[in-house]
Amino acid sequence: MAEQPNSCDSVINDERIVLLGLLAESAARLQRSAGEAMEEQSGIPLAFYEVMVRIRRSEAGRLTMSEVANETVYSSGGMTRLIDRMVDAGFVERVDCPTDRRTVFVALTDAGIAQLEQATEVHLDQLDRLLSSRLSCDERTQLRDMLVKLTAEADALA
Amino acid sequence: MAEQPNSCDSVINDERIVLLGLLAESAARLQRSAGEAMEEQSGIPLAFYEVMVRIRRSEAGRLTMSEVANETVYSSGGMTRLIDRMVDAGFVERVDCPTDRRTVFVALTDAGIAQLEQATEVHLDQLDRLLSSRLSCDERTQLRDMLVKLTAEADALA
DNA sequence: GACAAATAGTTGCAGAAGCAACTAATATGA
DNA sequence: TCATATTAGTTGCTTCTGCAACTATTTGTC
Repeated sequence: MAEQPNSCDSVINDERIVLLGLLAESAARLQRSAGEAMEEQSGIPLAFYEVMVRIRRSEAGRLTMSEVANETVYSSGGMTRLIDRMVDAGFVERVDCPTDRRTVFVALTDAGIAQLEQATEVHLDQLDRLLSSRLSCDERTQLRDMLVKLTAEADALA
Repeated sequence: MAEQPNSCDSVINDERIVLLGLLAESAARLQRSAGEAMEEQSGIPLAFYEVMVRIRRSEAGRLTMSEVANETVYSSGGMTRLIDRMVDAGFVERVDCPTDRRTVFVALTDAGIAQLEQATEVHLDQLDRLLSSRLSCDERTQLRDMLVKLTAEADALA
């Protein structure tokens, strides 16, 4: 049983704690909204899309399992299964690495590329409503820069 | 099979898409780091902590199931089970609402309050390493303000 | 060269979360 | 007032995900 309900300067209202909660909340809400829209309009899960984007951005047009997992913050086991599903759906394929037989590359199929392009169009509209309508261009740049710093830190301490 | 590996001005490098990915990534990494530390040092999952914080911050020292679920971006079913576990662990208790027999309040137990306070201490140290070491006080304030705007938007469109 | 250590990925298993169907209670309104 | 719609929460089921154990390959060391 709780008494002394709350006090506004309590330690749980500490700026840092609020910030972490807010970061989690906004990421979750945004992903939920964007994910629902993508699923509806393009028929693919946002998780698929994020993987395809990372591969597409890569120099060689392919990434190793570890690389995709790391970039999208998945465990290796989780990524194995996610890629399984994407292979089943026909969006990506596994490609053996010729120089290291432990490594497996993941590359987009033609269908995957097409899907990615179609989904991106719709996605951008959605993001305009979710991001651009609330944050100015400058703010978005600032936000991005701060998140990059944060992520670098989390990376280093991981 | 992918060709034309990437091009730096491609649409998938659009500022908005990058931003969403970054938001997801930084939230995930931060929660992972902070969650591991909390589990290790305080023995409780970060999800428990987040729920306890919301209840503690509330005016009345208690929230309905819906309120907790909404604030932490859970489904109602998911929250039912999360609270089940927290009740089992002895941190919270369900309290019937006297005026509406459909609603169920969730309140902290004494053990929950103690746990929350202990965990908060350790948590703050961790957050200093994860947040404060990389972002200045001003930046953190800016970040918070932008996330608030974003969340308000996601809310409205949900 | 051979054995130990490290690395890449996959698999079994279990826990956590969402959806949809359900129960129960309250609000609406004809 | 009684039927209907809405709201709050829980439960069954399925999917997703992480952890730990495992296999296979490569690297390092003696």
